[in-house]
Amino acid sequence: MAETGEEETASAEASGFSDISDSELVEFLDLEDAKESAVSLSKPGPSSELPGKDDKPVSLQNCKRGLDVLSPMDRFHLKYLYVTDLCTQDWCELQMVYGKELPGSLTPEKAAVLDIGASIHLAKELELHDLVTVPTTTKEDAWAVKFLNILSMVPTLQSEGRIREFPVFGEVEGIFLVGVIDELHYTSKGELELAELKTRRRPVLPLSAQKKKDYFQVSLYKYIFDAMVQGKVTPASLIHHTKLCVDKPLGPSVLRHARQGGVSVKSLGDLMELVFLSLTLSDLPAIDTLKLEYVHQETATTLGTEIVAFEEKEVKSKVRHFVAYWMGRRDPQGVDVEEAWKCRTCDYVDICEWRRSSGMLSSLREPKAKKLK
DNA sequence: ATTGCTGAAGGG
Repeated sequence: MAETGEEETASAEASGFSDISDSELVEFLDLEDAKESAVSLSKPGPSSELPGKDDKPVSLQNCKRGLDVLSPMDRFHLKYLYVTDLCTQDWCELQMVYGKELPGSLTPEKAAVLDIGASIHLAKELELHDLVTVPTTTKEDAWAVKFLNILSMVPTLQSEGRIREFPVFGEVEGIFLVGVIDELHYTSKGELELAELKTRRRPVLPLSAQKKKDYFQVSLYKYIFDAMVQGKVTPASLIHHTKLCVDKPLGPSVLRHARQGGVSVKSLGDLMELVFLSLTLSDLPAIDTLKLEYVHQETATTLGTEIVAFEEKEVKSKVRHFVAYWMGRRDPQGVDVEEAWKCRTCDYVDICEWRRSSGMLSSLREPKAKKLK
């Protein structure tokens, strides 16, 4: 039966980053001489003739000068981050940065593993509800669909006890985060549990570095979800961070979808108020338990289940450290020497500056530092 | 456009 489980199909490509490859290249080049301030054109050869653009040297120069002072948030034209941005940053900050600068550079092998994981998640979602495609053109439309999803999911959670792919958003330590909770359900004891499924290519439990990242992910979800149901994520804060235009008319397909869902709203502003009321007046509790489940992709065997303790102070200080990079208060860091094994599977190992400087050198000087148990 | 822009997560 067609219980509501909506999802918009935004025409995302048109507004993606694909059309600003020129400036991306400039930004990338600039990374290398970012610390020596006030160099105008330190790369005599290539920079004076970037891909077929000898027509705007002035903007290039402005760009390069500005980059020294622009924060990564500004450089990447971001107003908010995804929860998973901070999680990949937790794995290796520099790898995350390279990933932002050179999008779509995953090896096909990795992409395939991710695709399988995504399809398993999709299959589980479809067990709970159908998907409806709602075409959207503006970001206001896309957010409206997200809000309509919340409006239908909150009562579903309260009546049926289980929902999947619940959108969350809110400010943490000065940065606005957006994410999606894999699953929320009430346990037999009546506790609200967050369940995060992690599928794995090989039938073994993850190393602790991976687990740490997963703990961080679900902890962030709880932090944001709790803030939402406690009324700490206000429409004003949302508007401030996302720069959504609450008065911009919603697209026809979104309006039709809202009407079919029994929601009559004129504007995005109305919708946001409705969401705020739904979140705060539906008797939603804070999340009681955080559960991670590791499952083998091929055989669907459960490899292990972990209950994560929520450590608010640790989560916040970790976010604060990561946000310092995004706000431009510090340079990005690579992994510590003892985690250099991560570089073995990194797509950016050949261009990584970190390996040439600081951390990695000490491992070359001290190769005898083998593990003494 | 002398400018603006975002499905999030996907696994290691």
